[in-house]
Amino acid sequence: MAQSPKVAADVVIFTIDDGALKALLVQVKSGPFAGRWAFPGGLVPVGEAPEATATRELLAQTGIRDLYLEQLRTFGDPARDPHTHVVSVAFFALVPRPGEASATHGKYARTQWFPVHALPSLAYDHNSIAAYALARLQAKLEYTNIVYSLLPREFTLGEVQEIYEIIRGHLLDRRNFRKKILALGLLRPLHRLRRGQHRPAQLYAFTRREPMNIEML
Amino acid sequence: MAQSPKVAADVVIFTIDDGALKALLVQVKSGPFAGRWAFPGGLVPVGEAPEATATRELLAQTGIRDLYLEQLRTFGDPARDPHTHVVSVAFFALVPRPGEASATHGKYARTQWFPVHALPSLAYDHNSIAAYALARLQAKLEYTNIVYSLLPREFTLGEVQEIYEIIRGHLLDRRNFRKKILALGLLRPLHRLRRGQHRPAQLYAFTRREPMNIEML
DNA sequence: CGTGTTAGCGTATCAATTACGCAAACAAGG
DNA sequence: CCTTGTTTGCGTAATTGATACGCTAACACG
Repeated sequence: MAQSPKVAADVVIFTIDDGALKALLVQVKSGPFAGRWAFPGGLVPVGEAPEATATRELLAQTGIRDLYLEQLRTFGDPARDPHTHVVSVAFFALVPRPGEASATHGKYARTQWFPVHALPSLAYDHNSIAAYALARLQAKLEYTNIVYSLLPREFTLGEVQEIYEIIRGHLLDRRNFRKKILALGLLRPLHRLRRGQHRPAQLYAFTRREPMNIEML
Repeated sequence: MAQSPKVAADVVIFTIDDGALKALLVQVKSGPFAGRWAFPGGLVPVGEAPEATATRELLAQTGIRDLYLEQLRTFGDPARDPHTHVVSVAFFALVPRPGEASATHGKYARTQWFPVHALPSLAYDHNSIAAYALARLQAKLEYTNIVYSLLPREFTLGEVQEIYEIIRGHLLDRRNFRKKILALGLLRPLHRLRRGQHRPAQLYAFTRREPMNIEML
């Protein structure tokens, strides 16, 4: 029986922070890529599904608990890890806020959120994985309701639109965006307003916080 | 160091045959699923990319060479194989014709094309994989040009439409379909006609036989 | 030379998207 | 106070795209 490669689970986790799309990286402590940044993850042990590994490692390395998680793609090029052949099942995750991603455990030194458009040179093939994940995020924003996983419980229409603008990379007409997002029937107006410097904005919440297909194109 | 699961590559390969969408299955020779049907595939050895394993096993087990191949998804539930934990990287493939898929090698007894809507009870979790692959095929038909990989070099508009009707599962208006597919600019009319029982049909060829995004919805 | 069937072309209607005008509600500053 | 700047909220006209469907042409077959 031929020997099999090892299996890893890595997570590309995005959030919106300070008007930019950011991804969480951890600094590798040891091995050929010591000191370089990489996505959090770890080896999949026998008896555990890769999804479970992803969730477990994310909690251990960053303290992040509740998130949207889906499989992204598997990267299996033998040369992606110079040490041994490791097949990585990559995941794609979203959280509403950066949160306290500062826990330091295991073989990782520290964690930090980086703007997606200014990522450093990453360990392994993680720059390729980052590009793939960004494309997936942009695509799914258009035909699913995943934006809910980037928003807190209560939010304004302006905040929803800002997320679309940041991820798509261009501005949208406010009035048309309002019509589209409301026509989907996914938002429920609350009886409260968000007060700021200017005219107060109606607060909304999602009627259903679970993945489903829509049409936002 | 914890032990890692084994890695396999399995291929869901579709074709259009006799007015139906069909998938290729091989009969398992040994193991707990001996006698059951499954998708062709095999274990990924160290040093080989899962894509390469998929291509190699497909050639060995079925003789199929030129095809459209893309990664589908990875199935890693520890219970999917009762013998040991095997993480399967599933692939999605398309060929224009059933071809001579009759070679018998290795641990598989024989191969056969089955209508997708009448698949038997498959080994492992391959029925789940089949459902996932079908959904992917239906989705990609609408927003990519993969239909080219199900067609021979020369074809009529009626043949293109038939593929869309079979995979989508309902009939389309011939005149509107013609307008849409021609408006994409992917087809080049040839200087030949296909002659049959009725009015001869213009033959077309694709200007580019490579994956790209379109809008057929 | 009529009949059945597929191929090919065009137009009218309906739905969806986009562009954009305008008023309301605040904070801040004079 | 009252003006200014900015964000919110509502509505409509113009444009584009999708859909429904009528009609003719070109064959094989009897």
